[in-house]
Amino acid sequence: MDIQMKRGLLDVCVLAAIKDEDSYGYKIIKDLKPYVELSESTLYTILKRLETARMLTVRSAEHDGRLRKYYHITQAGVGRIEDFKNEWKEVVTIYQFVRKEERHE
Amino acid sequence: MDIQMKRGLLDVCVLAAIKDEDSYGYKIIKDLKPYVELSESTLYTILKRLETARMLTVRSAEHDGRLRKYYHITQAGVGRIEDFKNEWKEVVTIYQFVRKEERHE
DNA sequence: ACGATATACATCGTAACACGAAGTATATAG
DNA sequence: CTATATACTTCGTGTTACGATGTATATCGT
Repeated sequence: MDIQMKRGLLDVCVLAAIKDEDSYGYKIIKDLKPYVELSESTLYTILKRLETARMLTVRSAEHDGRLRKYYHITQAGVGRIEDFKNEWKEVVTIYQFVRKEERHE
Repeated sequence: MDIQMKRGLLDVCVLAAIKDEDSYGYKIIKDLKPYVELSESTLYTILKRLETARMLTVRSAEHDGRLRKYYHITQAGVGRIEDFKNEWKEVVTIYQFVRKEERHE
């Protein structure tokens, strides 16, 4: 997928990935893989950003001797998803505009 | 609309706006206004970029004593629109993923 | 026993991009 | 005669996705 296109989608994808159940970095990447690919550096940047924006909270836990940071969505995070869904209508309108501009003759 | 979301859409919108008929800066902004708002600085940056990428060609013409630069789409530009339409399927899949992650109970 | 692979997180620098601000210049409407 | 619309240009800035690189432990195959 085009890198520019991702910019409007990745934040919400990450939030959606942790919405129903707390998750951690590596798992988020794997869960999202069928839909969108993102590198570790990208994900951790996003997680940091969403934490700063208070859209998620973090809790560290040990698992098999390794550190894991579990991310939990906040109300603001849920709101961000809702905003995206509202914005989606505009995006569809743009898509239809792009389609419509074609001559079908 | 969210600025990040625009990143994946604006180039294609501009190309769609000139696809059926050559157009110029001010007109493009007005034509796109119902779908997406973009400032002059943004548009001219995009036009320059698309010209460099050979997705459109430019021709200057005088109109009422003022200079106008008319933009004409190239085959590469049309191809860019086609790529967008193919990519659209992936975008819809992502949208559905974001929706599906919600509890409906 | 040991190397390869998977898991897991972190940081740095870079390039692309949308935008506000500011500027130049002419035509038209009130 | 002034305000607004038309029309294009340049500069600086903040946001962002990514590759590269680094640290560290667990597990699997031979």
